[in-house]
Amino acid sequence: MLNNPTIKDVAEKANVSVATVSRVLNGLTGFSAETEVRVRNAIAELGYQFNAVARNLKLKKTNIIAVLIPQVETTFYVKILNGIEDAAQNCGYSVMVCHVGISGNRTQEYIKMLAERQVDGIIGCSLPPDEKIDTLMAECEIPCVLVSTLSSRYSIPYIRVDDFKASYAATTYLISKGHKNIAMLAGSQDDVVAGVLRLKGYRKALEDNRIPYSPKLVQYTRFSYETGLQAAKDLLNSGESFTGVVACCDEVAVGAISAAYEAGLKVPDAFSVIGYDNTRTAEMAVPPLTTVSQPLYPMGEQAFHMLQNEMEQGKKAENQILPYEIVERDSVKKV
Amino acid sequence: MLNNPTIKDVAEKANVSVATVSRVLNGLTGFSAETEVRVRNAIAELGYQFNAVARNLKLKKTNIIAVLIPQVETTFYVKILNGIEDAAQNCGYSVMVCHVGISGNRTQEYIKMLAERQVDGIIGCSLPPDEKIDTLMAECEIPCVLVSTLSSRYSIPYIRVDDFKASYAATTYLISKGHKNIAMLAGSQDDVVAGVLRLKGYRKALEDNRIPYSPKLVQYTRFSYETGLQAAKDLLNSGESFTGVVACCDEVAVGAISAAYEAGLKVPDAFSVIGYDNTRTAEMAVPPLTTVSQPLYPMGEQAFHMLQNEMEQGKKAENQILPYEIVERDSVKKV
DNA sequence: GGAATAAAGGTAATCGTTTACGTAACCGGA
DNA sequence: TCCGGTTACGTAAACGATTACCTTTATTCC
Repeated sequence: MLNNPTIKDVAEKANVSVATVSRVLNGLTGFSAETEVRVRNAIAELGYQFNAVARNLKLKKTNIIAVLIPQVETTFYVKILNGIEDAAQNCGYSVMVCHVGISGNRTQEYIKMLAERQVDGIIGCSLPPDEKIDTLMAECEIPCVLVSTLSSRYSIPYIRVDDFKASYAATTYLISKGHKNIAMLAGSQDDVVAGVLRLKGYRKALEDNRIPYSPKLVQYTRFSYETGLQAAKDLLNSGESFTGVVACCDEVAVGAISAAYEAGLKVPDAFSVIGYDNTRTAEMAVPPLTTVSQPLYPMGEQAFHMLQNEMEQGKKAENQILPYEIVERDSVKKV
Repeated sequence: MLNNPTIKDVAEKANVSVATVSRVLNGLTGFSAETEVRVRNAIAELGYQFNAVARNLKLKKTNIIAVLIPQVETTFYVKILNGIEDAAQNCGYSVMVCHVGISGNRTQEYIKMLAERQVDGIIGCSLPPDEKIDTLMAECEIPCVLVSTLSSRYSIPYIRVDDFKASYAATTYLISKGHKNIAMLAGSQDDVVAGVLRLKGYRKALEDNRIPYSPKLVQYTRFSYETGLQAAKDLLNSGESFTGVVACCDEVAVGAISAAYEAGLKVPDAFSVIGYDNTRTAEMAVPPLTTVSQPLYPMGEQAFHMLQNEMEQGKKAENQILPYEIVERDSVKKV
C-alpha cells in the first residue's frame, strides 16, 4: 500500500477544507461550481486515490459480501456465482468467494475471518451437511442467505427449487418414455436437500406409478464425477437390470455415461440417463445430457437481492422456491 | 455491521489501557500473566470481535489480494484459483475473485475499485487480449503477477508453461502416432500466448517433420466449447481430410468430439484429438481426452508466493516457466 | 432597512485500531 | 546508596475518511 495523497492534501492544494473535498467527492451539495473545479483539478494533479478502508471504518459498512461454496470444481457454482456477482456489482458491492472445502472444515475460521473483516453479508451456496455450519451462520450476527439448500434448525432465508418435485418430475419423465426399471444415483444422505429430497422424489414417482422400489437400484455418490462413475460401475456389475438412470447431478450423470463407455455400452441405447442442474457439463456431454434445469443464474441474482434487503433494510427476506424445467437432449430414449 | 464492543470496552472491563489489550491480542510482550488473564476474560465476557478494518487503516495493509479472471465458466481457472487460495490462506491473506468478463470490459472499473479498497496485490489469470489491461495493471502501482499469460509491453512478472514447446510437443505426439494430416483448432490470434504461441508450435512441429502446412486445416475459436464445436463442424464441412486434431484447450477439444458425434463419427476412430490444460473437462469426456497437462494448481500456489515476495519484500519476482506433460487417455489412436 | 432564510464552507469529533514515547516500580551490582 | 537496566504498563497521536454543528455571506421579502 503506497503513501497516496489524502483528501487533506487535496484540500490544501485546492485551498478548501477536507469537508468540502469530501462533499465534492460524494456528490453532495454545499459548494460552488468554481470550488468544485478547484477541487477536481487538485485531485487530478495529485493523482488522488480514494481510500475505501477509511470510509468503511467511519461508516461501519464495507460493501463486501462473502459467498461460501464447498468447492468450485463443478460448474454448478459458476452460474450462481455469476448471478450473485453481477447483481452485487450493480449495487456497489464486491464479493469475496470462500471455498470452505467439501467437508466444510474450514468454515469456522472463514466465518471468523469474515466477521473480523466486517463483511456486510454472507451467501451460503449448497453448503455441505456439516452440523456446525448453519449454527455458525446463524450466530455470527451477519445477515445470511442460503442458495439451493436450507438450514434445518435455524430460520435462515433460502432460495432454491423444490428438489422433491423436480426429482419426481425427472423420474416421471423417464417413466413417460416407457422406462420401468429405473436406477438412481443418489447424493450423500446427510445432504438434506440434494441428497434426501431427490431420493424421496424418485421413490414417490415410482410409487405413484406402481413401480416397486428396489434398494438394489440405488447407489450413493458424493455429487462428483468420480463417485458417479464408481457408483454406475457398481450398478452395472450388480447384475440388476435397468433401462433408465436418474442422477442427482450432471457430473454424476456423466459418470454414468463414462461407465457405460468403459463397459462398451452406449447411452441412450443401453440405458437412458437424466441429470440434474443443467450445468455446462450437461451441454458438453456426449451424448448431450437431458437434465433438470435449475435457474442458477437468477437464483444467484435473487439471492443477492434478498441479502441486500436484509443488509440495507434490516428485514429478513421471504424464502423463495423457483421453478425447474426439464431440458431434453439426447441421453434419454423411448423404450 | 453491528455495534460490537471495541478494545476500549475490553480495556475498561479489564482495568487496563487499550494499548495493553492490543498487546495481548497481537501476542506481543509487555504485560504480566495475570493481566493477560483479566484481558482474555473481558474479551470472552463481552464477546469482543476484532475489527480488521480499523487495523487495515492504521497499518495501511489489508492482506487482501485480488485475482482477475475472464470468466470462471471453464474449469481451467478453478485449479489455479484453488492453488492461489490455499497458499494465500496459509499466509494470512484473503482473496477476492474478480470476473473481468471475457472481453475485459469491466477491467478498468475493477482495478479502480481494487485500488480504492487498498488490496495488497493482484494476480491476473490468462487475461483477455485487451490492450488496456496490462497498462492498467502496470500503472496502478499495486504489485501484480500474471499467470499463464504475459504482458508484451510491461515487465510484469509471470508464471506459465512454454506454450510454444507444449503445442509443439502435442503436435509431435500426433505425428509420432502416424498422423500426417493434422488440423488445428486454434485460439483467438489476439491472445499472445494461448492463441499465437500454440499455433506457432503446431506449425513448427509440422515443418520439422516435413509436413506441409495448410491454412485450410486451421480454424479459429475463442477457447470455448461452443466455438470449438462450430470450428470443428466447419472443418468437417470443408471437405479437407485429416486424421488428427490439435486443440487449443480442452473445451475446444470436447467441442470437436461433439462435432464428430453430431456427424455420426466417433473419436478416435474417425479422427484423433489432443487437448490442452488437463482440466476436469478432459477427464470427464467420452472418450477421455488425451491432453497437454499444465500444472495449474502449483502455478496458482507459486503465483501467490511470487506476489507475496513483492508485497512483503518489495522486490519483483523472477519469471517462471513450468514444465508440461502429455497425459495419455483414449482420444488418440495410432494410424 | 431589517429580519429571515439559504448557500458555502470551515472545525473538530469520530470510527477502532497500532505504536512511539514516557514513566513508575523493581531489581541487581558496585 | 546510587545507577543502569528491565518490565509493565499508560498516554496520546496517528491512519483517512464522514458529518454534525458552526460561522459567514448573500439573497429575498415585507
